[in-house]
Amino acid sequence: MPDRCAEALSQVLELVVVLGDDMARGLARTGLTVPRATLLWELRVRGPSTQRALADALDVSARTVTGLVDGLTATGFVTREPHSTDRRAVSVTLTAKGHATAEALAEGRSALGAQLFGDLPEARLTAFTAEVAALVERLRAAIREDGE
Amino acid sequence: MPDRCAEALSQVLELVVVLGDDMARGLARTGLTVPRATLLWELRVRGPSTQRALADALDVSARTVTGLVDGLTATGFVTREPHSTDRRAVSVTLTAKGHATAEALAEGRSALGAQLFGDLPEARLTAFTAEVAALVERLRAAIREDGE
DNA sequence: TATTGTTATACTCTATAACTATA
DNA sequence: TATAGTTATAGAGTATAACAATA
Repeated sequence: MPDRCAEALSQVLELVVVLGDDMARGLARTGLTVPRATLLWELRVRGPSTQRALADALDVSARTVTGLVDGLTATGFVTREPHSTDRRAVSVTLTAKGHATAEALAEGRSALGAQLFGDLPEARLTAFTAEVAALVERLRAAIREDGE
Repeated sequence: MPDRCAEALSQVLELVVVLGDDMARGLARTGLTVPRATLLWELRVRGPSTQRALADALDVSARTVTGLVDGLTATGFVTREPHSTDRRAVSVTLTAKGHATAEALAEGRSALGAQLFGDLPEARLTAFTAEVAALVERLRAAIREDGE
């Protein structure tokens, strides 16, 4: 048999590469990197957050968050505000610029979704989404199994 | 309408993240990083290559290749051999260890493909692969259009 | 003159370990 | 004692610019 599985995986990996490059290039124009944009995205969803919470959300170390927040502060996307009840903690907060940028990211993502999937028949789109979701699940299962 | 396009894109991005993490973790066990493994993969396909050729293949700067080859040399995966005709150039060459590792990468990828897609009916797999390929094409078109 | 690769320099992401201030 | 975050330090990937050797 010609290895159709390998072919499928190759296609998926290609998608990963192209999509990753596209995101990085788009973000660069707004003065952001992928990790910084991820942090911004998280703030948009969660509202002002401690660095500890962000570290957990992004699955990186506390040190890494310090660096990301340093960068985002220097470029005017967020500020460090005192935490209301815990004087050890800071409350990372979006500035007006940060807010606007986060919203623009969300809109850009919407637009990309429309561009990629907008002309697909509903049924095919639903099937495709389910297939990808199943793939993610299988991958997670493989990872769990492997992590023991 | 509930935004099915956004949903689909979210799923795809989730796949990108999970797959990326899985690769990175698997590679770490062999003492490789993603960029170094990519270089190894390229050498496996192309055979001994100049750094210039590798820079073009990986779409990175000459400086970056110098660093990657430095790392791979220090860890015993490749050697720098004199180029047969151009005395300016070097011929980056897989060591025995590098060869074995590159083959193992290929096998690992095969295994992952089988694990992810092995139990899918042929027809569904074919359809899915085509869908992903179309997605890559649409994305490339969007990038081209955008790059002008 | 053009090209190959290295050195010099710099920025980002990442982490562990030691430390400060607070719970 | 435990937790939040910073400093110190280090490694990896990335890049541009200046430079050496060779085409």
